[in-house]
Amino acid sequence: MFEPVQKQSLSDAVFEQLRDKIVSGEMAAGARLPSERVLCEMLGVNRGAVREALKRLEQARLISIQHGGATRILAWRDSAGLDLLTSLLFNAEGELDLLAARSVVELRSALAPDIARLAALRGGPEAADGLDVLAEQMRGAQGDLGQVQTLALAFWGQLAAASGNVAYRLAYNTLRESYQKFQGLLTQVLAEEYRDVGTYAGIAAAVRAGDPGRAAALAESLIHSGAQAIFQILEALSARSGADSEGART
Amino acid sequence: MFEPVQKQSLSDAVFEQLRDKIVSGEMAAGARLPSERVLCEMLGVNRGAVREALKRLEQARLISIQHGGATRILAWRDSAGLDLLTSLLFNAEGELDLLAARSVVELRSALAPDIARLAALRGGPEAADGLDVLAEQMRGAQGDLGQVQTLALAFWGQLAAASGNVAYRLAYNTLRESYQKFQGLLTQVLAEEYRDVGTYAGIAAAVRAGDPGRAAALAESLIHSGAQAIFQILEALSARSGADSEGART
DNA sequence: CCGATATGAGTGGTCAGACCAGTTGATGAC
DNA sequence: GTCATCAACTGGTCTGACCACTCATATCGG
Repeated sequence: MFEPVQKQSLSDAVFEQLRDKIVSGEMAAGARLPSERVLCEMLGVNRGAVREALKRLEQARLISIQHGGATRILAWRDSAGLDLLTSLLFNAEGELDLLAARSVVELRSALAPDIARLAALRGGPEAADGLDVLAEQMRGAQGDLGQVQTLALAFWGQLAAASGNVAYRLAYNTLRESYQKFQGLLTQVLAEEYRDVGTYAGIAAAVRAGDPGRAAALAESLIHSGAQAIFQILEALSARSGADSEGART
Repeated sequence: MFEPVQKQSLSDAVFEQLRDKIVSGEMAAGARLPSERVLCEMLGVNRGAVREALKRLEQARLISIQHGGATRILAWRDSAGLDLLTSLLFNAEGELDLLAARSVVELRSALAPDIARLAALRGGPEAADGLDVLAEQMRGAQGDLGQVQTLALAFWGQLAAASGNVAYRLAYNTLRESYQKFQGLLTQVLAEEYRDVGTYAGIAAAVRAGDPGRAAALAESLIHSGAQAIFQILEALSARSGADSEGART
């Protein structure tokens, strides 16, 4: 019922505040940030906290720092990496960014078939064993949708690991985090996808059989239905928010 | 001729050193890092520098920091995001990680068709205008392979922007950085792909026509040949290094 | 008058040492 | 044996100083 609100450090707070101001466009690309000492005073924290935050913003490629020179805001759409995606889903006010959410779903749709394909190509029987276990557990947890959802994420995680492709594993980690951020909104929507235990078992079988084509096709069909359901919801929300205000832009 | 070796700050050096030790497996997942004060002494730097580096490692999800408790190394394959990919291409000794390189190429192959598809779906004539200009410039720079390569990257960047999908844009930024890290090795290999200006122009035309299927098909064929060429080279290198030593593992 | 050069204010980078806040495990009382 | 207590250790915050670098300005020599 009660969520364990995890306290954050000062530098975390500074980081998030500046990050939100940058991704929202409140601070435009090319503009120069106040100096560290000024920033300290404005935020009421010591310089170390500000520096930690700035270093992290630089790592995320949201700003560029130059010794002795200015610290400037970058055009993050052209410089930031995929790790930023999670931060784009909800703005500072906690509202869902529909375009970002759609992007997450589309990225998943693009990756899932190839992850399954490569897993079937390179996974081998050991990978299939693990997948079989998970598929079986999903069959058992049929009633508990939350439990099934957790197992489904684990299934995709193992599939990505079996693909022998680090990029897919890392991208999947980012996607998983994004999905978990709006997990509550999705549990019902994706019920059908999660209930389709047969297809999960089928993918596991295709991996065991070393049949890349079949694994990819099954993964695509599995993802497709859920993606369509989410697209519909997002479009409905988009139409509504479009009437309310000018809507989110990303 | 001479490369502008950019100097790095102390915290950057600390960050990279620890990052390399973690991704190489030298420091195993679950192990606890020395305390900040001990780390300062071992590295011969100030505690602030160490803290900046640790905060960045935490953001990259390579370590987990707990106030008052231990700082532990995470299993980055299951936690880190795609931004780490660039760091995996070359190890601390500067050797290319073949599996990581293959992963980059595969990720590009998986994304490119869908990026083109969505660009055709949502880009509109403005996007087509920009793409046409780039395709035309590529035709003009036919002789200068390096120039063509730069233009090709710009083409994909605009295509990703036109796709209306932030995730693709961000993933493309990461991919671009990775490609640029071993650009020298690729220029010759991808010569064929870069010379195929006709297909680039074809994608631009498909975007103008709003023909997602054709855009995707052209993008796939364009990427396919280059990907195959790289795969062959990587396999050759892999066979050789496999004979030399035990080879890289990722 | 122009261009090269020196200079100083402002910026980020590094440092030292202190204290606050949370965790952990050993110690002791019950 | 169980539980509360506490001391040592960890990360978090703060201060103020100095170093290294950049840049706009002022100055000098031509």
